[in-house]
Amino acid sequence: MDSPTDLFEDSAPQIHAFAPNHNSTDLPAQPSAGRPPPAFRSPGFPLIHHLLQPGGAPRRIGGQLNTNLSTHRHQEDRNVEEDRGERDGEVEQVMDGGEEGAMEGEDSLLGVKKRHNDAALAAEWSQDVLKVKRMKLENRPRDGEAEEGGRRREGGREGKRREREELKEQLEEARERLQALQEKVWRAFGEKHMAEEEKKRRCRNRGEDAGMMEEEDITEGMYDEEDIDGGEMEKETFSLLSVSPFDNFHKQREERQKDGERRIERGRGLHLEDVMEGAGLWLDCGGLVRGDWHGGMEDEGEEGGQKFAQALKVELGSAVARVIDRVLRLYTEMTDVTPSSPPAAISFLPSDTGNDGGRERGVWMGLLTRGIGEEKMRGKEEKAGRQDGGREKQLQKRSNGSALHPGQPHRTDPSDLTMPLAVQRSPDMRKAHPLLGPPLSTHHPNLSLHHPSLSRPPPLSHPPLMPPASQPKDLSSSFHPSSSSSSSSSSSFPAPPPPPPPPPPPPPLPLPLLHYSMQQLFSRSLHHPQLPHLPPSRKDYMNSDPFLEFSSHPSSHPSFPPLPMLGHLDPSLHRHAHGGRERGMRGDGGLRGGGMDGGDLYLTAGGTQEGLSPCHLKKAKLMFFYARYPSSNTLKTYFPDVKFNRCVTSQMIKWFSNFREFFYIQMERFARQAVREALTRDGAPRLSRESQLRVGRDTELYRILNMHYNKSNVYQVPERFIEISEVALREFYSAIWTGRDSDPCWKKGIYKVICKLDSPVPDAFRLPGCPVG
DNA sequence: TCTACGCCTG
DNA sequence: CAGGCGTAGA
Repeated sequence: MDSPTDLFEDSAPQIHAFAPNHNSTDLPAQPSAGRPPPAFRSPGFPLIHHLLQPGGAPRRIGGQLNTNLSTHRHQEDRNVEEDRGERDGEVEQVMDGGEEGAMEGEDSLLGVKKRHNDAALAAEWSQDVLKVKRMKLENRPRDGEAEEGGRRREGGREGKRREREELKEQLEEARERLQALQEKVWRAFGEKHMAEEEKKRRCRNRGEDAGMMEEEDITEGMYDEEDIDGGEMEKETFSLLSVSPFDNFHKQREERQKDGERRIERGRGLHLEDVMEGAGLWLDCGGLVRGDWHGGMEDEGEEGGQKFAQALKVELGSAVARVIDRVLRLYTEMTDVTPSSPPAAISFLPSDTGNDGGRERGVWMGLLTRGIGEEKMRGKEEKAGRQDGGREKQLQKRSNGSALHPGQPHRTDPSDLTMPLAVQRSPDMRKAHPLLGPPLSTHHPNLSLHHPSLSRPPPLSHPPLMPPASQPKDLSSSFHPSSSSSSSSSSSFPAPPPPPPPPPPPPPLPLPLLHYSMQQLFSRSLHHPQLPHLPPSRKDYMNSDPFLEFSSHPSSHPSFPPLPMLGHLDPSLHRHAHGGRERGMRGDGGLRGGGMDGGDLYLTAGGTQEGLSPCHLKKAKLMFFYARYPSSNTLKTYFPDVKFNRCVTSQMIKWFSNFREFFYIQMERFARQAVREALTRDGAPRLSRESQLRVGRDTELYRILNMHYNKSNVYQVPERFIEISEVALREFYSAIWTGRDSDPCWKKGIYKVICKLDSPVPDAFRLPGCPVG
């Protein structure tokens, strides 16, 4: 049982500001800042685009299979056997990946061809590297000689020499710019590539060369784009990065081979010098690449590779995050959703729970959900009505002759309550009060039945429910007159003079807007099957980096950024890079389900997709913020990756039942505590009581709820849910205060009220996967 | 009969 | 969180 201590000892919400300390100068786009970059020329864009390319880049081997598989997965009516067959294929691929020879024989033609290309390219690249190194050794002396010779022989070829020096200067300049750029690209691409190509690490002779070759190829493209091949290469680069990097890779490779040698000398030579012998970054990167792809086969750089992997994640994450953040900001500014955009994300601070801030968020939420929403709301209300009807009958039936007296409109005046409340309750009925009989209208959950002069004895005999340590402080912060749900509340509880806002507890997540977009992407990425060619170890990298995750999206996401989609996203869907948490979340997922796609690993022996993952549970809990009473159809809608059968449906229904149970238990507990305190406080009970009847983000009740339904604290609790919690709290309070809780069915009315307050679940939840991670 | 709910229990 | 149980509605 949840002892109060347990509940309150929860550690503070884990807040991980995601790579906040990077300034924009780190952005890959920076080198081109200042000039209006062509859309696809911005170095930053290709990077991001590349990373975000859904179908992308990542997979050459088995990519097509993944794509098809993923596409299938989105089909709800997908045949299970088909599913199994494809997954079996994946498994086989993974298994075979460990044995090069076997893999060669069993891979698809495409895969073989690609592998061959890889091998050939790898060899070629190795030759290139050697050549470049030789060039470097040779060129430096030659350059020096040339300069000296130039001074000595001032006539002769002076014009050519000057021209050559000019070119050289230009190249140097370009090289400097590109070096920074390449670092970014390499980081991003290398990391992604490392992840995507991890299968290659089993192909020991090829992995390193192929991987580095690809990266080099990218950088070469960028170099060419800048300085060498101009428009032609620009197109190629664009194609490479934006359409499907790896689809174009081999083609590009072939094309480039035509004038390869010259370009290698001019292009690669320059940057490879830096890459290979300049900054340690590249050495580390090489170590990382080798260490990763070769599974630590090579000693050198492995340790550095580990470190580099970490640094890489941070750097890559931050870089991508910043870029996307900026894009999102642009987008949100354009769409006039500013209240919710980054500022809103920042405004998640509890101090924002002040009137305007809270309302703004509420409005924003409303805006976001309204589109989807109103019809669903109607439907939901209809359903709620249905349920209510049933429950109402049940309620009436069971509460017949109970303390519920609907016939007596009862608006208890505090003064009226004073005396009756002082009367002792009937002994057998805990707090039944003869004069408090009629229940308050459920639409007026808040009674003004508390009077400072009230001296009613403690209504309850059960042990105190007060939270041990951090009992809700006297946060008489103003109660927000809320829209629909709590309007009645506000009327009954005149807002006390706004006191100094209490010290804001740690913000749920002062994260950039980016993160919830990332969440979406991540969640979508979770939907696609576990990449067959990726060994489990990959998850260690992927788990904490959604960008990496979605960078490997199959083509099921035809475009990125899915900006049009963002309008449907819950602004509160923000996620912070919480390393390892994903692992926990998907964790059992890692063993059973690999995350949200229950279809991945939640397979029975027969290969059918069954069962609910911890991530589904998490998602369900977040859904509870919106829908306390979701219908099974609703659940099916919002869990498209779950194959519903009776068992699964019942389980999920049961989940929500448990959620409600917890919710109501907490409401009752705090309501009783408030009642108790209202009775025991002589001084200014009204203020304290009212303050306890709110569920601000700075209250203990909120913290408990958040901890239960949003344990990782990566989701911004909707304002609406807070309002509903307040409604419930006040309902409980009034029921307890009025003694209605003596009736065995006294909660039914409260359930009815809460049941009607379900909101549409944001469309973000329609995506497979957990919006939080 | 099926489904869903709530309560209780472990 | 799940199982068992009783209840209620369709």
